[in-house]
Amino acid sequence: MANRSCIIRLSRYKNALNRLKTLNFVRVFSDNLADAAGVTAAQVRKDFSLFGITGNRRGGYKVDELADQLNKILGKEQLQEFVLIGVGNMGRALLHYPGFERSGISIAAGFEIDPVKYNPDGKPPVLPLENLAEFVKSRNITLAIIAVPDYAAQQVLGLVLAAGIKGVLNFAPICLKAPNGSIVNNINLETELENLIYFVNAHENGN
Amino acid sequence: MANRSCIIRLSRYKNALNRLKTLNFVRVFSDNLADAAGVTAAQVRKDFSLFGITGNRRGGYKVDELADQLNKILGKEQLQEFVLIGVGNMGRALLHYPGFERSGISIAAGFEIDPVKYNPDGKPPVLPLENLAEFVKSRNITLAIIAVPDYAAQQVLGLVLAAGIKGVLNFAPICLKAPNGSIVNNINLETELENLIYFVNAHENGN
DNA sequence: TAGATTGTTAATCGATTAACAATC
DNA sequence: TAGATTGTTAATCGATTAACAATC
Repeated sequence: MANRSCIIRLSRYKNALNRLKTLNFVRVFSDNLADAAGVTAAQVRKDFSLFGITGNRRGGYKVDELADQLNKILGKEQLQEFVLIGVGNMGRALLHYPGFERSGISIAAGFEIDPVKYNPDGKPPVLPLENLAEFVKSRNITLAIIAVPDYAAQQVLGLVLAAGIKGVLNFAPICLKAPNGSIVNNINLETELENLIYFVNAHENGN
Repeated sequence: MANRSCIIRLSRYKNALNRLKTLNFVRVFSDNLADAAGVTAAQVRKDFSLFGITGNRRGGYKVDELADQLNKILGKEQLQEFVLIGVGNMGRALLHYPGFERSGISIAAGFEIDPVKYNPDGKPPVLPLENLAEFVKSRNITLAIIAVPDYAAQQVLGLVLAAGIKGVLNFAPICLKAPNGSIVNNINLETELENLIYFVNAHENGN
């Protein structure tokens, strides 16, 4: 039903609403949210109608109610626990990323093959990869972030899914495909930069 | 003409071709590339035709030639130099990300407001933010990565564009809009995770 | 009531896919 | 030549936008 772009817009509306909340706004119009998210007002109302979110024909939407409904859709009602596989350069940054805590996301632990990186008393702890399945099951965790080198990514994905993980965000520079029953999203830094380079060049050449 | 999705597919084709090259493949069919990139063969041929890339009606495409043409489109022919603004948690990881060097991308320097983080002799060096404009001009750099806290991002974008930067990849958790004449792409970790959470839940509920 | 905004339907737009003549 | 694959056109599909009746 809803596609990736739609859900990304929902996140943007939610972020805009949080700012309005701190400013004590009570009501908001589709037009305002459209401006904040860089889309059209029709798009905003269409997105809401997809999820059965309704407002008031004259008075727009109540900020509090709308925020609650979007938060529910995006899973912000409960703490979302992730495990992180690969505590290298990028993994370490994610393990200590301060933005997660503020937004109801928690990395329960990092996992590594390299014993030098073990740190069972860290916050979050870094544990041996072989403990992953047990940890994930005992804590009922279904989400993972993969940040291992490219050559290890495919194999790690197998381990992670075998451990019972349902959703993966992959930072390894290789496009992982999601087998049946799982969701895998890829963030490829090199690809993002190539994209930027292309459009800067295209722009310079007057397209 | 070409949109973001199209260019991202081009990056994938290019990555697949690099692997084929190491395996000494000489020719490749649209069908093979389609499998590698997870799209249809018609999509591959359509993408190529957008850029005037042609093959052989019977023998597919020559791996070397095709790789050269894609590399040219994606700016892989020369070293692409970036500056990085914000050497915090995420910035530090990007500053030392080993994947960049391998792919013709170089971070020329990091810039910071916090003097504690200055490190003029580092590789790459970390310099005072006030030196940004001078550095960028003397080195003719047009690309930047922003990795500062949310409250600083908008102001930093202003500085960066004033310094002559044309393309920005933004990691700050706030959606920056590109003023005329510039390109700004956003990577929002929280949004990516919310997206994953939504689709995992939707999947579990049988959609 | 008059005016403004929603919710939804229909129209538009653009991207993907199918199909097939051209041709190596 | 016969067979296979491209390059491109036309058909399909889906997402965005415009428009407007419903209604607060």
